[in-house]
Amino acid sequence: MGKLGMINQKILEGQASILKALGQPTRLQILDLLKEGERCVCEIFPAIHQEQANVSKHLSILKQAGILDSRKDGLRILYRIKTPEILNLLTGVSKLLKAQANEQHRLMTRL
Amino acid sequence: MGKLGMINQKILEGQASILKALGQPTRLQILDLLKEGERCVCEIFPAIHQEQANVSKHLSILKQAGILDSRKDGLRILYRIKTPEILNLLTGVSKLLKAQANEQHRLMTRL
DNA sequence: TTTTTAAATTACTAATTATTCATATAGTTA
DNA sequence: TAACTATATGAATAATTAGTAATTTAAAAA
Repeated sequence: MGKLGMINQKILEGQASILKALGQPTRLQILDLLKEGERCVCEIFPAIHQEQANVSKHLSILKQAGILDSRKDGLRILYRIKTPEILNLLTGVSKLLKAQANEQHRLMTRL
Repeated sequence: MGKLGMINQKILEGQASILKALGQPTRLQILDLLKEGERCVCEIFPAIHQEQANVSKHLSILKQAGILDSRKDGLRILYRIKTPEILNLLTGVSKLLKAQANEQHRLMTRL
């Protein structure tokens, strides 16, 4: 593979890793919570009814993908969404989903 | 779980399935090709150096997720990106990736 | 009808993933 | 110091995934 192909592949992998990190229901749930503002693990895991360990791991995946940031506050670690562009992405997906639902409805009602 | 929680979960799963379908390098490569216009499997698999069977499967995943559409043309089946909003999503991810790269560079050069 | 071509499907393997439970780390308070 | 609290990590498991090779389906051309 040529140098340009290599670079292109790296970009594809970078894009994929962001999308992959976002493409998991539990993580989307976490992001939904973090839309409201920063939260510690101790607040997140009861809110979404998941084990603490599981939430910790999902948070580290989101952080690794550059989607979240964290800061220490005493015993707790507060997580927040890194940039507003992340939220734009998610609203984009929401719109797409709505459009799909509308189309399905249109087909079923033979309009 | 209450009725509203159920509905919310369905939405999360729907969003996740779109993002998950997009979050795979080979599928992003396919979408990159389809940006140019509709293509048959026979054109796609040599262009991205993948087996025919593998490409067929990725196409069916993308179609299932509502990202692609297809039409029959003789022996061939032509695939295309269903809506322009899909491409907006991908450019959104690209921008995010660039922003991340810039930030990394900024940190490394201690600016 | 037989042969050829394009695409999908099946069976299989290796790798990755989400989840849970138990434990380790590190900061806080008594 | 000892006890407590919040988070992260490791080991184990079940489920899902991408990819390959071989086969099947379906349309077209000979």
